[in-house]
Amino acid sequence: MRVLLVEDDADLSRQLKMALGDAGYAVDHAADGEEAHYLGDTEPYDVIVLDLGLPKIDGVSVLERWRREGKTTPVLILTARGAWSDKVSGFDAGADDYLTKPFHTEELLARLRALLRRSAGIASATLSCGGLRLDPRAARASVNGEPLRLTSLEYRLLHYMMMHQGRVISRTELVEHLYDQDFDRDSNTIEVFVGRLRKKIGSDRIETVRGLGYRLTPLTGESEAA
Amino acid sequence: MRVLLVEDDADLSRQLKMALGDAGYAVDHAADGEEAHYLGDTEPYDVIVLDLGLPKIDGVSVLERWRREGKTTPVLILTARGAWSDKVSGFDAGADDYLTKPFHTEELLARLRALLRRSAGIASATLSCGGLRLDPRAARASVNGEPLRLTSLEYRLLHYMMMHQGRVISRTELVEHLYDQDFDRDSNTIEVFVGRLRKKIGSDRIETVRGLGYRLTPLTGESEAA
DNA sequence: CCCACGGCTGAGCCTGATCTGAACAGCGCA
DNA sequence: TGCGCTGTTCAGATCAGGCTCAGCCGTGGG
Repeated sequence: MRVLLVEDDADLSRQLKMALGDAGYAVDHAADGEEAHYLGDTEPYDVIVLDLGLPKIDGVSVLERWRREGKTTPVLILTARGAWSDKVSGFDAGADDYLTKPFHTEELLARLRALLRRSAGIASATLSCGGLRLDPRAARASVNGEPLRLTSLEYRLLHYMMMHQGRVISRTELVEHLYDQDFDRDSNTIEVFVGRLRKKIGSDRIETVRGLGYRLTPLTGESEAA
Repeated sequence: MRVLLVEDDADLSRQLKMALGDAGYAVDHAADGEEAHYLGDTEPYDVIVLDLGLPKIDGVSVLERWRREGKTTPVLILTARGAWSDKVSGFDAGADDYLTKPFHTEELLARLRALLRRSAGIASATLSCGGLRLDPRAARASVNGEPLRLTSLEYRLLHYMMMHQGRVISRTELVEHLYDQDFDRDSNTIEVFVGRLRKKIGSDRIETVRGLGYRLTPLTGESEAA
């Protein structure tokens, strides 16, 4: 999952970036409203953490512009405590959740998880697909009850695919969601990792759609190759 | 485990802080409602001990604010008066337990243990995981019946991990729950202690999840009696 | 049938994360 | 005050995961 962190305070930024990184997110950081707006327009984030007090362009304005432009990425707003009016205008502008500073990282992480879950339209806390199960909280996955031993990237890949099971996902999309900005686009890591993942979860789970990308097949339907 | 102690009486504060410290908690102290609210918002406590008669902001108000903000940390309320009305308003405000002054430290500790247990969704008084057992009352742990000789930090580390067995726990989270406010975040003590703990409980018990943290593996296959 | 294009794979390198042993400092207890 | 135990730091050693590369394979179009 890829997250845009918009926060001007250097200390807090560093701290949050680290925490989000620890939690397995690919994090991009914007320090002012202009940069935030630019990045939000350019890159496909799964969720955005937006501080309201920003240089150049105010956070609420940025959010309003995104929403006017039709962007639906879930946004969690941060603000200094006590600012009631901020809270109201933030929600009015289209925020999905709200967190008052100071807060502790765990709560932020919990709320982000909730947002991501909600935005994917999935209700339960654990994702499942065929015999596959994945519990984001424990960072753990299993096939038919058999626990999987996945590396960090394998896990993130599977996570993303499970959140979008049944849809064809292009290599580009995967790269964009699994890595942060600077990544060598013409590498074949994705292929390599899809391969490794197949080896672990069973090669029939991930279908390759030539020229388009991959699809995690929701059903265990055997009827494919005839 | 980390506890926030909110108490304005200097003597009692000192005494409780010492008792809690002895019991293996990392303790932060707030002397008035404002500080309490701030700390409670900022730091991830496992439990909060809240005196009702406070300067600046009343205890019940602080609690109400926390609950309104969605904080779910278990709170134990202290009050001087045995007054029923206090008790009721305390519970109405979202307290999880209640203790009337004067009380025996023992009772406080017992109630805190109960709160912690409940909040982690654990039923029995002793924690167990594979051949591992830990009894918070006696502050004692064992592997396969063999008693362990743990230092304070080792014990606290194990305790926290057993309360959250099966979940991946990041180094950051461990630091935040084992230490109080001021602690050098980029030290490798955690790694060192995980290492020492492994040496004592068997190295296969704590799994390291690269880039994410550690996990206490819940099952070795056999079921537990108790 | 042949070619070109994607996609797949195994091997191996490199980097950064993790582990470890040893030494040092603080503190309580005798 | 001296001893012993704890927690912390540091500097290598170690190791695993991620990335690249090069070559193979299957497919579809001519």
